[in-house]
Amino acid sequence: MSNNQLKAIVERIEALEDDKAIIAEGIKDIYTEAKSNGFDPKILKQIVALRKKDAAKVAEEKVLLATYMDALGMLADTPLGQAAIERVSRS
Amino acid sequence: MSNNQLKAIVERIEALEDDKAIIAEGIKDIYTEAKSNGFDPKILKQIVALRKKDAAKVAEEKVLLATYMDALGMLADTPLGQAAIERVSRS
Amino acid sequence: MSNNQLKAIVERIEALEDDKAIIAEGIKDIYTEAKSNGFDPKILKQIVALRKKDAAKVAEEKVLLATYMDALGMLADTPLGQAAIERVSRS
Amino acid sequence: MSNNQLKAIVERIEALEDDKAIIAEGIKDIYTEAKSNGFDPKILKQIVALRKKDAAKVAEEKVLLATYMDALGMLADTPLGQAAIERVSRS
DNA sequence: CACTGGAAAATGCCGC
DNA sequence: GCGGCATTTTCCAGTG
Repeated sequence: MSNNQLKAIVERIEALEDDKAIIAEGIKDIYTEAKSNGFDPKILKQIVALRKKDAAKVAEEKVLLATYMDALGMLADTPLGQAAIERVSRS
Repeated sequence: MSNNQLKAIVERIEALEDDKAIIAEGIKDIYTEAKSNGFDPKILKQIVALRKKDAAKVAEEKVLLATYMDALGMLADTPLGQAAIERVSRS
Repeated sequence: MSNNQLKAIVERIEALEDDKAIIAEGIKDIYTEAKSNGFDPKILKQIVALRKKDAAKVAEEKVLLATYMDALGMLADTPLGQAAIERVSRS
Repeated sequence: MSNNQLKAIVERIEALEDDKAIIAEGIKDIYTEAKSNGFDPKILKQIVALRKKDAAKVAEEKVLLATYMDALGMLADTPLGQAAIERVSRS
């Protein structure tokens, strides 16, 4: 009967979501531990995000950002401009 | 700074994030399977969300009650305060 | 690409964000002032949040009801379904 | 009496929050409009964020990120990365 | 001055 | 493929 089936579905989902939450907790713990060892969690997150991101897409976004910034006269040879380009790879 | 330490941190995070992604995939699969059995995924999601919300609500009910007790100290016996009291008794 | 167009877009966004920041400042000021008059900002915030939540709840009550009606189509007449019906009448 | 005072406070806050929400809406509209004119909203957001961000902080974060990446061997083989590092050390 | 909680922004998923 | 929505993630002010 559909009743038991529904119950089973909901419970399976909830079990997996619990697992997911536990893992997320674990990730958080690692960041906390890393922080207590002197690593900046924010930067660590940027590293992880960068490694995950597709390289081609990173390059493409860099070009686009550079184009926009150039249009605004922001790019030139300024450290700020360079930082902006780098920033794309982090986003 | 220890390069190896940094490497270990990043890799541990990435491993856990992989696990998390796999579980998320599993959840998605359940919804898909449920759909093929005639259960509307959208409604299922709402049911799951509702149950989670309710669980959280029960857990924090005592906190909420305490807050209201405090608030009533500010409110004196005003209509707003009365409404608050009623709300607590309903939740 | 039109440099002027881009410049205009960015400037319009920044102008609005300034406005938004000013308003946020004003809100903060009210909390500060209230605090100096003996109102606990934390509780005030909770009251405001609660009222907003309630407003949203009223607005979506019909949606929620519809969801439950749909869910009952999946559920047939099961205990879970019955509980759902009761929940709707309580909320 | 404190009742009216509380009511006034809450209502002033809510009024300002409404204003804030309206402005936020306006910002979103601009992004939408810009997108329909061929501007990538994501990049636009990066531009706006960059302009807002304190320049010194940008530089500082950039150095830290470069350091971490270097430790992971991620940076060495990218000319852009090299240029970025050199640029920072000059600035 | 680090921590927690809540607001804001960003991402990803779902439907058309 | 795009827009809207929900979830997740990020940020920031308040607190001890």
